[in-house]
Amino acid sequence: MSVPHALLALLSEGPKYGQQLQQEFEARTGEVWPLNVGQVYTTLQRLERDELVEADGTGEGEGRRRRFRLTPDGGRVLGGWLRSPSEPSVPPRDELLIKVLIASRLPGVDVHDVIQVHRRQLVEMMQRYTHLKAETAGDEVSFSLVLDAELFRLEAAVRWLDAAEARLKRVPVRAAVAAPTTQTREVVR
Amino acid sequence: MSVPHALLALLSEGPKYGQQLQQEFEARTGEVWPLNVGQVYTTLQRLERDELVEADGTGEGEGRRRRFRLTPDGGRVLGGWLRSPSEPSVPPRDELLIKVLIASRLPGVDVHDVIQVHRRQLVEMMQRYTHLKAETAGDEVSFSLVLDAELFRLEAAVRWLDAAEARLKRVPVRAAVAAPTTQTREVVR
DNA sequence: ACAGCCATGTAACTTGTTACATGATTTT
DNA sequence: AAAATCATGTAACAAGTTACATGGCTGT
Repeated sequence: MSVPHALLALLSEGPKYGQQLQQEFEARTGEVWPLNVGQVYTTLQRLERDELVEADGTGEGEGRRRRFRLTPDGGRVLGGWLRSPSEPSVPPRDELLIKVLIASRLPGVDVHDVIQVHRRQLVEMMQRYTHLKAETAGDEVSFSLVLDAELFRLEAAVRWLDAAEARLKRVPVRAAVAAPTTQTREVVR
Repeated sequence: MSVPHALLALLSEGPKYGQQLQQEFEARTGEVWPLNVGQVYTTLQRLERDELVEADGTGEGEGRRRRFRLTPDGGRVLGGWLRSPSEPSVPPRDELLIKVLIASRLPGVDVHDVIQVHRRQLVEMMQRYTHLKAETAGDEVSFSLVLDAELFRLEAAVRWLDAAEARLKRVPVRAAVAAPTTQTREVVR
């Protein structure tokens, strides 16, 4: 749900064309996330359908270019996005986590191998980002922020893998048995 | 892409029915991620289409129940998933990161407000998880691992928000100008 | 005029997800 | 036998994403 909201945010500065939106999106996210132009148009269509944006009466000589602007509804949705921390009562699905959890109970699979392979790759990526960070220090704020976020994220993942390894070593997981519980556990109330 | 692979993993232990897959998925992920049964069936359909699983010749008296088993291709894909650290040359889109980056250049929006709102919520969730962890210590390994992962993730996010706040305070971001660069920056080579 | 490029748009497909319909079984 | 429940399956939609088609403009 990031792209639609980001487009709304960009449009809050004034009406813009699709192309422009694409360029600004990439510029402001440190050129790190390529955004296919096609996706901008499909997203705009969906936003238009939901009446969060609308095309302004295109001047005649404009060719087929359509300039979009935020509707009042769009403004409200944008405001909500910026203010709302989007409370997920269920934590997001984390692929690495699921992989380890499932692998840990799989007969014939050594979780520690799985953990080590992933750990190695995470550390390698951390090194790359660290180098990049040293090289481009202060170059562009957005880019630095992206690097920081990525580094923090990777570090957390590595630390988790270590914790997981320790815990799985201590408590060898028994073979899987379909749990008798029917009710899904509520993590957050 | 977690659910399809997880189902392959569960099927690697032997043929199973949809219902069974759903229960085991939830059981092994600490009952934290509810998995709509319907999604199991749609996912199975897609896996069947890709010939990663197949229904075994259902015994007559079985009603309409279909039991699925892994195909050789499915086994290969599963192996790859467990072994492959899935190298993404572009970091995953992070909603919070995008939100802050975009907001930081938006006229009329105070990034610090945005940051604080989100920071507060993250800290609050950390507290909840910490309590939960104390309560259910050692209760079930999967669940503890999920809690750990969540705590590490939240902590990383909070630390990033603080870093971002500091950096944005130091370097007030200039108004957005469409970047002259055409080429998207390659973060990882 | 024509080649090439730029901007727009559309078609197609992926995973995730929910709501609902239908068939089968079990309980009262 | 009727009601409740369980298991399976389908329909429909969201967001993300890419590849391609087409319309319009520009420089030679």
